[in-house]
Amino acid sequence: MSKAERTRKFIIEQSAGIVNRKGMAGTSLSDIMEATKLAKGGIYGNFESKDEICMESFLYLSRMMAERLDRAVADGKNAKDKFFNLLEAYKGKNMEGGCPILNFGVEADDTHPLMKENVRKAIRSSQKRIHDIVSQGISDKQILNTVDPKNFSVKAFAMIEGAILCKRVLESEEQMRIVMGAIWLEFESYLL
Amino acid sequence: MSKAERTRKFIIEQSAGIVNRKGMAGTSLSDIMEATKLAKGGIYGNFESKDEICMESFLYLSRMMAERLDRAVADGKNAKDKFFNLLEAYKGKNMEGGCPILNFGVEADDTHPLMKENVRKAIRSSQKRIHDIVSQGISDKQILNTVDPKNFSVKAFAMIEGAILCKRVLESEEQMRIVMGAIWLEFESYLL
DNA sequence: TTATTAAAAGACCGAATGGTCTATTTTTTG
DNA sequence: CAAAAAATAGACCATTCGGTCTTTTAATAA
Repeated sequence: MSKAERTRKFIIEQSAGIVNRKGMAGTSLSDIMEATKLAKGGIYGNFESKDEICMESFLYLSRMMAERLDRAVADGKNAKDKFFNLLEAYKGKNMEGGCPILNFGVEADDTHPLMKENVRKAIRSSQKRIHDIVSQGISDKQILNTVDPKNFSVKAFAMIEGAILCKRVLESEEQMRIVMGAIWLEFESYLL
Repeated sequence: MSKAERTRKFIIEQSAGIVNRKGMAGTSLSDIMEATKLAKGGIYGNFESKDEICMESFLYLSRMMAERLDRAVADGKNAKDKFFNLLEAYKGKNMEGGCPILNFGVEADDTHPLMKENVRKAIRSSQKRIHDIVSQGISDKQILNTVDPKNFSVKAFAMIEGAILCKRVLESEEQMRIVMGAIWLEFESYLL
């Protein structure tokens, strides 16, 4: 990995959390300079705009998130375990500033079509993760074949994102627990 | 209503949609000047900062939202009708830029404690609206007394907010319909 | 170790930012 | 309708913004 590649990676790592917390519009270049201890030249030698840093920050954060969730799922040996682990992973502290899908999605939806497209993909793959557990569970005769994986994955994802919003604004885990408990209860009723 | 009061109201009305779409950090004074066709003096004679305009914008938007939802609920004569109307009201086009709770909540959570407190109150009263329908329904023997109103209101609210996020980022009503359908189905199962 | 290349510093730029203040215009009041 | 008061325009301000460019420093290849 060349120096430039390493620096680029370093800048993204240092910036991602800031952009996730303060938003794209709310993050200034001086924030990034301060976080990286780099001067303008060091930044703009590796990125052509602040926007590119924001874009890469989201991709980085959503990749980190996806890796953690995928790992949690992979650790389960059947549908029940996989889904349980997934919910636990969502419940745990995930990233500085909360879920990037929520943060970037809300900011981008009216202002940034390209970012919006990235968030769209992230939503789709988050839902697919749930969908896959359920449909595989059906194939493996672990889950009732009357369950609609699409329906459930969309519903569960919406609940999780809503719960993250409440958790962050209310500064309490209570509602997160309630929501996760409800998802789990429903999932359990699907088990054979 | 004095001239100043009318102008203040006017500024809020013209700004609210913009702040809801572009965010607090993303909205500049020139955006507000353009929308109101007022000069700096006209703005700062009525508000002491951009921040105050943002604050009032949120209060205005959440009040509008609350009024619409409350009206929908009031139009129903029993728990079933009330809740049906509420879901329909959520489904309909609500405001330019989407749900202010979602938009302002996400931006404020890490950056703006005062705004966060306002959003917190808005979340609480949104959940209370659902809670009231259910607990009144139980009192009126329209809903099973085994239903936990707190639990359901938290869950339904999270689903709705999550669905709004998906609707806006995916630019499609499909998932909103799925989620709303699921909430309704669960609610129906509560009916006596 | 030296020559070459790549990366970073930071002075500099114009534009835009949020905000102030006085002059002027518009309302309101007597 | 005139005088007083209130509201608005817009010039002005310092600061910060994102971004460029040349100079200096550091990494790499010979």
